[in-house]
Amino acid sequence: MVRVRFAPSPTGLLHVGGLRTALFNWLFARHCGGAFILRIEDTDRKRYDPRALPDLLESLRWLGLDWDEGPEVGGPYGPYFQSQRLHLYQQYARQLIESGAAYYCFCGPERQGSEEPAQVARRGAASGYDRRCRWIDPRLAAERVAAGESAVIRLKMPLEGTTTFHDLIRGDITVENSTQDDVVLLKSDGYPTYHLANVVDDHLMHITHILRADEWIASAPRHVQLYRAFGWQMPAIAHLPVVLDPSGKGKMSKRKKIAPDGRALPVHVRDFREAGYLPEAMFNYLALIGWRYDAHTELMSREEIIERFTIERINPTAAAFDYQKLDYFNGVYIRKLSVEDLAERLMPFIQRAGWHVEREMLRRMVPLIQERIERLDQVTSLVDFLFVEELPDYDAQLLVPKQADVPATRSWLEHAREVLAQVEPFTHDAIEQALRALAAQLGVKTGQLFQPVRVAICGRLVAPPLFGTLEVLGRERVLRRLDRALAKLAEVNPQITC
RNA sequence: GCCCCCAUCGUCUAGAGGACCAGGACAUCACCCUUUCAAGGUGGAGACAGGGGUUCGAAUCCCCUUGGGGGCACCA
Repeated sequence: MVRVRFAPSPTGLLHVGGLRTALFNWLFARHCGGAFILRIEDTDRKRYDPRALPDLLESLRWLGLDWDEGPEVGGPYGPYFQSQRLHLYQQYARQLIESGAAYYCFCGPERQGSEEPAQVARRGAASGYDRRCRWIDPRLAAERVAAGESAVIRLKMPLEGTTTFHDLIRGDITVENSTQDDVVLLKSDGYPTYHLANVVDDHLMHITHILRADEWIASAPRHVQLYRAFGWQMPAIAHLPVVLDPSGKGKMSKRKKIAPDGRALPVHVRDFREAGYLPEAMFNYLALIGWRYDAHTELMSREEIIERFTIERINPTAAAFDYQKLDYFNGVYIRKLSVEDLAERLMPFIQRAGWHVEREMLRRMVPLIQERIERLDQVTSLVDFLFVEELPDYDAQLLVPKQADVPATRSWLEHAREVLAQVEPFTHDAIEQALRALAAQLGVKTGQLFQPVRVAICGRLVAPPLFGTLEVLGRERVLRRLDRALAKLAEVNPQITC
């Protein structure tokens, strides 16, 4: 049975890169009918962020990634928090000491941390540590530890030869052992490093496949050596391509980016939700970063993606995160929603804008905007005029169509007011019929007539479709706004035209 | 600096030696539809990083160069 895990560190809010890793693991598990395990790698006490765990669980649930074992659901191989498994790591680290695969190191952090990266670079070593404690007699080292001296445990990497592992996506990867250093497995505070903890837990939790981010390739040889030292079989492993910044330059950073239109681009999962991205759109788009079903199919349901997802079709190239394409996907999914459903999802955004809206009003408004928004948060700027009693001030010249003048416009608006005061019922179809008839009667093109009405109603040139808008707004407010437009026109110098 | 990974339109990609004067999607441009804006429809422009091999034949295999990315913590 396939068993995979997503093992984030609770050091901050979950971002898209992490979510994509989680998604691929989840997809693989669901495709194979295997288990998806969530494990919390909280072994860094300094970087621990209490907001992280709730945010993580909420983010995964938002996308619909359920876990079979892990926090809140338990499982046969728990606990699923590494901070609750310290005794295990300590026990296994000691085992490595005894077998001679690891050693105590007494060099304090100041000794290894003192070297500047530039110095390390010049020296050409893998790290600042020179292995001095590797050669201490083990019995002597054990005595020092027993005497209470502070120490870490380091892995003895082979000094010669090569280490090779098979990556499911990239094939065999080989490194010279001489380029590797002796990593710390157990810190002096008794906590394990990632290297030890992930190997011990993956083994104890019977993980069969490791799907993790690209940036782990460099430390994979250590993990190979660790499995070897323990005499355990290593799970199959695949390194997923990293998610790059939209520019394609560098990893997707956790710092917010600014779009050309000035809005902050989301990076954390919760920000995507707040910006009005649908989880189903996100799911679909994220699946396509580094994975593809075939040459033509991009829009797929969750079920289709699960059915089609295979590791063979993951490609190794890093991919830039394309917000424009995500927006397109989101627009597609918004248009697929039922009116009821979209209204429901829009409600929080309306409320956030501080507007009071009846559910019924919202429902009637939805068809006006459904194919005009790509993100839920755009609703507010599209239909703001529906939620205010009085329109903010606007330029009276907008009322006057090109190739028309103020007197003509006034006359059209007066006629339109008359028609709209009488049309019965005040509904889309009746309004359309009446206004079209009026245009014909006046001998003007429909566009010529509709523009002043639209501006009078919405305060701007670009707006949702007119007849529906009039209906939703209601006769009373429509007539009031027409009166105001006529008043504005009366103040305009008739000589000036657009 | 050292090690590793990667390399097809601006972006995401299809392509596992001949079916490719390279296909799709987003973005972009034009036109159509049309009450504005959208949505939708049609069409256009747009790529195999460079150089060597291998082969009858290379986007596809090998090597080098270049470019990009990742790593080099008692962080994950």
